Amino acid sequence: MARTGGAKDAGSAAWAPPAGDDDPVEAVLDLLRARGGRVTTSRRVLVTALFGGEDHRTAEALARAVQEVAPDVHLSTIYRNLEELEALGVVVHAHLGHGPATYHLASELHGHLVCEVCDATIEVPLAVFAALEAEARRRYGFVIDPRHFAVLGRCSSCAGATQERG
Amino acid sequence: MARTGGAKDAGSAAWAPPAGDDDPVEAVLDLLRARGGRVTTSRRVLVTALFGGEDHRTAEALARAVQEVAPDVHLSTIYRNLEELEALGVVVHAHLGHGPATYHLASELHGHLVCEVCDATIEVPLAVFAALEAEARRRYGFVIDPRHFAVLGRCSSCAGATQERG
DNA sequence: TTCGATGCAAATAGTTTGCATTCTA
DNA sequence: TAGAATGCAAACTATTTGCATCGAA
Repeated sequence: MARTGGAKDAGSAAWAPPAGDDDPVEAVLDLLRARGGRVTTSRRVLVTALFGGEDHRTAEALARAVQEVAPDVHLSTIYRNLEELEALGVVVHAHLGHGPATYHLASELHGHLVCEVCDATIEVPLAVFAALEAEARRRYGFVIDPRHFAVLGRCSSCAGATQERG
Repeated sequence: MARTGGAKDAGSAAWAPPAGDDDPVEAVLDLLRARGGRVTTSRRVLVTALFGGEDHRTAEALARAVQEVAPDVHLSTIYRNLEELEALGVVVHAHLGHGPATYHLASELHGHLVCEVCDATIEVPLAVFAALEAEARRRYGFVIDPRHFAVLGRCSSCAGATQERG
């Protein structure tokens, strides 16, 4: 569990899919059952979608994906299930600037740089934040969690364009 | 693609109150006039409130402050004026985690560390972000703007409490 | 057969917008 | 007196919640 700069886990431990050829979807569903939860169609389809598509999807995008298979699943059910999966440590959500939160598997640890101009999102290893982490800890005893909120700014092309204008 | 709102004027240069004994409120109102804008009661009172009270106030808090002097000023007017003042570079807003945005004078440059547990907000000099800035620029050519979004995490006391639990 | 999960509608929070009216310059 | 700014209501986005019903264990 070596963590960048010795940071501790915030929240519940991040869950990682089992190694080997076990189906990660079933593994998550087992986790749900072990908690006294029930495995419903919407949950099975949502978890499948999470492992299947791209990460950084909003609740709405996930709902659309789920509804291709199970059209009656309501958006509020998606929210409730994402909340449950987050409590289990299977998914995390991140805020990439304004707009809706995005969800991705907790096993994919990274921070985010988001361009304020063109909305480009760069996934960055947590190591990028190591120095900030050390500095915040040294000065304030503050332990940063660089995963939850993106760091905004300007991507290389937009920063260049701005610079020219002075 | 997922364009949330429009990319407005990403911000003129930060405006700083004139040195010397000029009234900074009048200086801002002059700025407004110079733009072809008009100086109304709500604007005068809002700008006065911005220079008078504490920083990091939400639109709602500012509305309450304004309404103590001018009770009829509507919240939507506050939003519209804050937007105008932001375009002029007089104020900036920051998102300190979930919840409403907070506004403060652009002349007060700093970043924010916000505790996810107890909501404590630490104003930090931008120097704290220097290493992250260098790293983001070196690796990705990305120029961070550490003022707009807070960096979340755990303050010293809440981090300590977590650590004990393991 | 129980109680957890769902669908739906409605509530919520924060912010924005349309429009007729008011008031500054 | 032109047109910028306002008050108000309503729309809007993202998310949460109450409640009757449904269905997994």
